[in-house]
Amino acid sequence: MTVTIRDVARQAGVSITTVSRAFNGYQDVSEETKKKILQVAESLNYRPSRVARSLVLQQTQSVGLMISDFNVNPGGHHFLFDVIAGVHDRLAYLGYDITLVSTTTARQRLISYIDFCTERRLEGVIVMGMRLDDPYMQEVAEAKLPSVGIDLPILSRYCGYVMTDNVNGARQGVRYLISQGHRSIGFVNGHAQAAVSVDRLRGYQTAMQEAGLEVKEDWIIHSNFLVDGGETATRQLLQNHPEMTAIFYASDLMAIGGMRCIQRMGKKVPGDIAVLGYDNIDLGEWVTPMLSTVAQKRYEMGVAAADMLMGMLLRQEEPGGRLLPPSLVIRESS
Amino acid sequence: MTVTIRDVARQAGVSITTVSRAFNGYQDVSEETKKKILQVAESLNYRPSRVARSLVLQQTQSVGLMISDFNVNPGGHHFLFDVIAGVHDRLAYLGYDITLVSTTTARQRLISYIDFCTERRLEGVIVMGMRLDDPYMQEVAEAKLPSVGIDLPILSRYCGYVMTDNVNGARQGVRYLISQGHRSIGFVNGHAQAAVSVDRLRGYQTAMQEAGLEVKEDWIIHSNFLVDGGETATRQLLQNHPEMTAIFYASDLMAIGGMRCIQRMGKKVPGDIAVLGYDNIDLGEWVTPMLSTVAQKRYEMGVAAADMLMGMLLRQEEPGGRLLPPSLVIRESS
DNA sequence: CTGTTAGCGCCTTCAA
DNA sequence: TTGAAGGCGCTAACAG
Repeated sequence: MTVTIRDVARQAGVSITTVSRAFNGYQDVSEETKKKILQVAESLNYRPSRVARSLVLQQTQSVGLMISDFNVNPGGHHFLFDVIAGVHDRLAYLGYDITLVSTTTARQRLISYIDFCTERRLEGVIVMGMRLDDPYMQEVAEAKLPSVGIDLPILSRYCGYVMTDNVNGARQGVRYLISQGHRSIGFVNGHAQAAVSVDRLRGYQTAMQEAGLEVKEDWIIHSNFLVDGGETATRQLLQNHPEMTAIFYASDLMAIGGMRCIQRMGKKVPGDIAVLGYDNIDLGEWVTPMLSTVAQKRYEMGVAAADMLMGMLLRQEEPGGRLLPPSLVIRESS
Repeated sequence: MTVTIRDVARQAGVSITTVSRAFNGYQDVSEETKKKILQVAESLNYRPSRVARSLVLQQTQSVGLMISDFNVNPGGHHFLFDVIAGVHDRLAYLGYDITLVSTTTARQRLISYIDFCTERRLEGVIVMGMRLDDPYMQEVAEAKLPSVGIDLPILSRYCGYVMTDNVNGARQGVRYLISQGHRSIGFVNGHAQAAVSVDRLRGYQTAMQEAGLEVKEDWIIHSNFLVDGGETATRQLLQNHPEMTAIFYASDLMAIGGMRCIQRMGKKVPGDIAVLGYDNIDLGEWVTPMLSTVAQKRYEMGVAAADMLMGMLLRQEEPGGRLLPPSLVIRESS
């Protein structure tokens, strides 16, 4: 059926070894035989089997890309897709393959994600979209398998992470609002089970304190990262605190929901309430008014995660926590 | 290093063969030895190697997921992510692995996508995000490797496809606009290199003709599926044809750009110009006014593609063209 | 420069 | 019910 190295050897009148050498760029093959071999291989349409190669080399040159619960995170799609693109491009460039792994699969098969990776001899794994309270967290943290988490601040012997510097992102954002004269600034955070939420809250608190402003618990609401959550939270915030002049949201989707709510209440953005989001999704540029936001380098996060993992794999580097700088994108809403 | 079947056999005091049988659910192993083997395997933390298994069984149980040009298609991310989720869930359920393949990788490595798949012994491939004028199209169509395209209407011995019935989607959409009393209906289509554009155009034309309305070339503009493209196209349309009372867009992003443009021109949606989009992206629900649109079943497309491929692989079914019905989602913009 | 030999980890006849 | 032997396609010493 499939043509093997043996077929090529036979056709070219050489041994299997020689064919192998010719294909792996060894120098100790005469130009002539090499040329002949390549030509025969071409005519036979021979492609070396990565499977056999992986077996004998004891390395698959492939890593897992674990996306926790594919469908659970509608608002995060944009975010993850760009990260995936970064991971993929970098890994592909280095000749590594990517196998999709998901917790849903593992769960329904009653197999741990580690077993999944081990069976496939994946050399490492990049984990994204996982919540801090996910039962798999523990497993990721304790596994011997090299791994890098995206927005998952766990650090261990074999596990590093990449995330945006969310403390500073939030801090810069709130600081900007303060610089615009705002004093009563609400904060709609994401759910507490997301690592990023913890950091963004601290950033908000820090900026407020640095400006000598009181941090009122009432001004902070936990929501769900999505449009409807932003809307609900905003209504609550504005009804209870009419003195509020600005709201900072932990996601653009919530900010968009917030703007909608504010406008429905007959108020103006940014005239009555200034709005600042987080994420810099494409659509922020196309809502009215255009959304100001804290931008994350999504693609770069993927690249950084891939780089860290490869560093561990190829050069035995220690895993670490890599923080990427956020940046402020000021448009019309604040 | 890694524990193999041999280690288990030795520890359990049986032959490799018996361990193999125990693990693959054969009946001809006594309950007692089987239990012992499983127990030893557990204590040794043994996981059978899929690599070795693939080699001897001559099948990898894994397929490629080819995403043409990861970064090129910002507006399509939402769309693809859901499709991927569908593909993944279905395939994982059937015990098949997914390896990411991209044309960019192949291009930079000067290797055809077919070679990429062959080297990895992928059993089939699902292709998405590809344009009709992509040089790889030919290759996909002619390859012997079983494949299924998403929104890629090529049919051959080994290649089927899944897409939404775009002719009817557009037809239904335009028909709805007509039922609302509109007669001068513009159409902002996507670029002509997308398969879906051809169909949506036909749907538009059909609906107009069925209603006895003239199809004017001037009312049709090709754009880029994105927000800015929709904005530009709309300005052009409205300036040249002030009699227009409704515009149909081949994507929600373009529709959102269009609404923005209309509103900037001091007109009202849907009062002055009714707007209808295509895709049903999440955000359509959160723009003002809320966007009416033609919805595609994204996740289901992924599932259907996976099913078709598995049918070809497992049951030698013929590939075909599967059209999924679209549905009209009427909100506020029309 | 080239071939021989011995596996990589697993499955599958064929015997016992 | 079990084991021995051969082989999947490829690489890597070790000799020539």
